Amino acid sequence: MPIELNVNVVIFSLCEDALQVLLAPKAGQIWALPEKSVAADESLESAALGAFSRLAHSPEIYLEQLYTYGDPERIPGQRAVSVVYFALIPLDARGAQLENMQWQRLDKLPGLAYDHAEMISYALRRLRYKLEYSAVGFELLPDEFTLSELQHTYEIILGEKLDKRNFRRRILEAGIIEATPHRRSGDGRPAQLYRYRPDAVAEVKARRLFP
Amino acid sequence: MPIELNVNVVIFSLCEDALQVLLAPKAGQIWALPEKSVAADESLESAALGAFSRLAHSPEIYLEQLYTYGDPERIPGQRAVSVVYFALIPLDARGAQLENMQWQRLDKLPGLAYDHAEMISYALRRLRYKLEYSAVGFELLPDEFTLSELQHTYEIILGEKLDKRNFRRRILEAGIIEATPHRRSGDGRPAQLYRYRPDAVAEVKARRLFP
DNA sequence: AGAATAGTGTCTCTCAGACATTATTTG
DNA sequence: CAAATAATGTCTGAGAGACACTATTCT
Repeated sequence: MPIELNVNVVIFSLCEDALQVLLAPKAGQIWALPEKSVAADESLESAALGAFSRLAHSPEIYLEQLYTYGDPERIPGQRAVSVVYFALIPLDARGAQLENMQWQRLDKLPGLAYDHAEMISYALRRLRYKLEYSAVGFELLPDEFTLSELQHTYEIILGEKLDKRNFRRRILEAGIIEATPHRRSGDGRPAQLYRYRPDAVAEVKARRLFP
Repeated sequence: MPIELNVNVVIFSLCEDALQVLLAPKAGQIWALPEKSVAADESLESAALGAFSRLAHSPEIYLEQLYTYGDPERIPGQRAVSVVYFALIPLDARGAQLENMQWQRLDKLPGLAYDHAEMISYALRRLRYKLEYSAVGFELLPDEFTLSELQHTYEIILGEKLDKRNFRRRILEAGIIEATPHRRSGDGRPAQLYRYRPDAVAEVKARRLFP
């Protein structure tokens, strides 16, 4: 029994007021994460990109290796090792998905194949964790966004309300975004649009347990 | 050309005043990380344990999956995917190593095969990082240790001097160690021995980038 | 007595977190 | 002018970081 090597990708996107994951139908009511077998001449990362888009690398896509699952019992009847990636794509960059994959809300997930539920919950933990010390949140937003939208993104991912004035003060002091010349009109007073400064320091020093 | 799957392990230990890594001789002056091919009925983790000790799982050993390297070009002439683990073992738990592996100081590494230097430097980054928000430092010390030894461990790994009073205050307030009834006599005044409290909260909340 | 290491307390300054009102636009 | 959303500043308390001397043991 040879060992089969493939990749899975947990792709997050933000729609309205919930996080969503891209899933492919499997059998019955069971869904699965996008998956691809790794070809002999292909890197793991490009296999991961190929798993959810034949359009391959949009350079926009945030992709990061998450974990490799390789328990002999994880899939009945075969020995498969899966390198799992997680990806973030902004709502406006969602193209036409191939096959019959669908976006599903994280809070209303259907039944999932094998250990895919575990993969998703680990990816979510990692996303939340990264949000606390890096600027990964911008990967889910369009190029220009208002401060309210940004705060909303954080609130959805973290699952808690944040204080508006503290949020604005800290993110502006951090210097990782800058105002654009544009404003967005909507229901009330128009909002200043900001963009991410890619040259900004992307990580903040974690608080040490010991000095 | 089939894809070969194996594991490598970056094993750290602390000797005297330097971090060391366990290496196996390869060819000429070239050394390599302990490696093992993954058997069809074996988990990745037990393969990793098997890579550096046929005595397999001492339950003591801290083992964590690090990253999976799978670039098609990383090893000339074959396609090998390596799942890399990193391990920490205390000085007093070093048994007799099999084969002709040797402990080498991190600051005086010999030439390394393939991408193994990259694996080690990534493992070190992760170790330093984890040290800042978790209690992983104890994995390199014997069961009982003095506060000076603990501080020394931190200083070696982080590569910087720490303030004695701040260190003691914070680690004691954190409640993750407790005094034992023993003291250690040495050159000057005997020191109180402490032990790690496994029931303690092992992680400290990271400082958020945003509130 | 001297050498060596263990052990201890205070102050300052920064920053996280709580909190309510005014400003601008549209219909 | 009413409804909707944007924008803004202050105070307090906790904790990080800097800093120097006393205590105990051994030879």
